[in-house]
Amino acid sequence: MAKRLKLAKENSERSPRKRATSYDVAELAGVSQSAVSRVFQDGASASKDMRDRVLSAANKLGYRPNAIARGLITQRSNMVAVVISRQTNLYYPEVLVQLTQRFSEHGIRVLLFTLDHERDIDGVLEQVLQYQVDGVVTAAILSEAQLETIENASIPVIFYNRTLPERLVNSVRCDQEEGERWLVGQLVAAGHKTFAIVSGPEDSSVSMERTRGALQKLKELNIKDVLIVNGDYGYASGRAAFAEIQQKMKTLPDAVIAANDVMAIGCVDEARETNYLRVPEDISIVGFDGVGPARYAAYDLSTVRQPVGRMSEAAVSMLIERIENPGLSPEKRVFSGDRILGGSAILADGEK
Amino acid sequence: MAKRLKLAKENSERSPRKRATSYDVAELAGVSQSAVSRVFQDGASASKDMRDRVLSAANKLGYRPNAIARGLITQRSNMVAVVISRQTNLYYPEVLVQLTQRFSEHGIRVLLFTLDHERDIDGVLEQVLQYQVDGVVTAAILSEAQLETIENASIPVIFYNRTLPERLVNSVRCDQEEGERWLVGQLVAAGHKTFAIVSGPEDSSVSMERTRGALQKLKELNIKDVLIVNGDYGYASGRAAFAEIQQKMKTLPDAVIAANDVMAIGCVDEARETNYLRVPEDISIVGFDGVGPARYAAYDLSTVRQPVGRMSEAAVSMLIERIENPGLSPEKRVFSGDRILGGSAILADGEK
DNA sequence: TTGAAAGCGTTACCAG
DNA sequence: CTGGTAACGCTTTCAA
Repeated sequence: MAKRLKLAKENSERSPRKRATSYDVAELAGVSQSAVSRVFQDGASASKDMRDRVLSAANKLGYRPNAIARGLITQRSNMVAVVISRQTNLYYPEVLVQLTQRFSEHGIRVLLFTLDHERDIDGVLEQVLQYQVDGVVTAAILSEAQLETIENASIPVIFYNRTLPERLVNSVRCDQEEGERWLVGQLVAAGHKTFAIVSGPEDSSVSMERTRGALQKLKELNIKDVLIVNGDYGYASGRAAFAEIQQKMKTLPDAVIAANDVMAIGCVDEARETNYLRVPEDISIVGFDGVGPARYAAYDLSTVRQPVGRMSEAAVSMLIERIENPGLSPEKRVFSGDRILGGSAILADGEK
Repeated sequence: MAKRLKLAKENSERSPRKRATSYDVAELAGVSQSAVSRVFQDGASASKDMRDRVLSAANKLGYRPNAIARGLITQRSNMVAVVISRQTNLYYPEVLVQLTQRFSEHGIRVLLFTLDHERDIDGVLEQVLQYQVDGVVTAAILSEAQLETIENASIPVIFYNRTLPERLVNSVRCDQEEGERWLVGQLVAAGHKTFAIVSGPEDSSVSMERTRGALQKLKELNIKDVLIVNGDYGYASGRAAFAEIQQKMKTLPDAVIAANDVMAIGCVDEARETNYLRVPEDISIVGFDGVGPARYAAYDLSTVRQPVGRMSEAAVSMLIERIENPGLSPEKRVFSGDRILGGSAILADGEK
């Protein structure tokens, strides 16, 4: 130890750059290094006298416990990985902020990983594992093999708006299908007879679920010949999709169901601007998500809002539970979306 | 070492939960631990034979180098902190995605910190320091003392859209004032004579700069009696601000200058919906940012777009340079915004 | 090319 | 309550 102390001393004198360690503090305070460590812990057993000396020494040196070193010995990094695809964030930025803030209330930091596309996850997962995160929240889907890899490392995972069929996983999601089914039901009940659907990116499972939900309900209600055109969640693709619908159908549909709000807005604009249609008088358009712009007066979308607040709270508490209690069995929490009757579509309930 | 090996062996047999370490791999491959370490590095000096044995052993055990431990010894965590305020992310989500992706291209992970308000930064900074990040990008302002603290820890900092007056710091920003001055100049040249300004949150330095820029230019052009009403960057506050303007001024101004696009959109909606005004025929409205909704056909804002791509690229490369070369002198990079002539305002250049 | 051993800065366990 | 010492999992000399 004598050697270490000497070294530390030299360093602190020579270069102010080196961050102070607990040894430096110990020396200055005239106590042992373990004492310093204890002072900076919760259930510390330290006399008032020592505590004071340590604290003042630490203050003088600008000492802060090294969270990395702590993580190494405690086997807890107090970091979780949050994996989101570009789409998730751009069209729903609140998710990330909410997750980060709630985790931080529990003393947990967020290591962020973004994917251009969901399929890019392989490399990212490797990184996640190297950083010894205590848990993972993923808004991208994992393959069986990937899930196994991460479970072998005994890192709990929460799927955000994804779920693996036939697999015991933890997930928090908004019931996309239920939401779409409600929208379709409302539209049909209000008298709409012909439909077109604007789907989202193919690698988005959320978009798939929404489209499937809408199609199922339409089928149940005996509505056929539904045109499906592809979009990418973006505004321009919404406009293009509407143009495509118009081109492919002899007469315009009574209603257009877009896989998200942004594309629904694109459809509204294209309908109005290029075709001089009135929304909802000439055509009804619905979206999904409940993002900010959906409430702008020019659009006032009928849509289903994902309860982001409750969902992120659920994700955070589920993950923390599983970090602290690794044996916990998997749980899926499904939230219903909030139903919003806007002015962009004539819905049955809106007519009352 | 014999003891360690034995321990490792026991662990790997007893509990599959324990992550494999380089010792485990070394034992299985029949080589030394240092050899394993070398194989997983860049300029490794290892024979083909050994490399193969190590790699296959590692594969069998699902071994991955522990980035935390590596960081401890190398004094490089390969993590940077990104500090953003809630506002930054909600109204400009691209910033975060861009930063994260560009950093990740350089093998650097982003540890995310979000602030409800810029003044909450104290606690956050403490966390940042504990996590031994290699650098910081902050979209929140720091006090002198805070900056000193972080510089004492010799952690390079890049200010994103902030700058400390009278202080040598690294910063990347969009020239808010220049942008506003251009907008005002255009409006005046097009014949607008009376103005109102909708400012953003008081704790947002960006909003302050924009308001100041607009006011200065108006003053230079001899335009007086400019009404300033307060907003919070949100849509609803834009609507409320417009209502307030109407209430406080005898006759409506020729033009409204909003501190960001979202509030400008709120103004447009309030003008149209509540007051049956035509935009821009009856009143011109301009924003700032160039966010997605600004381009929606219903609004088509005249605005100044922040070049997020170039700005985040600049921030990333500046930070990496300073991590790798701590002696580098401070640099400020100021980008001009892209000028967008939209349909929400009658501008001089738009009339040509 | 390879292996042994010394750290990195902490916590955890054990005597005193 | 306190101090000494052994990990945590890795990189990095330094010999062989």
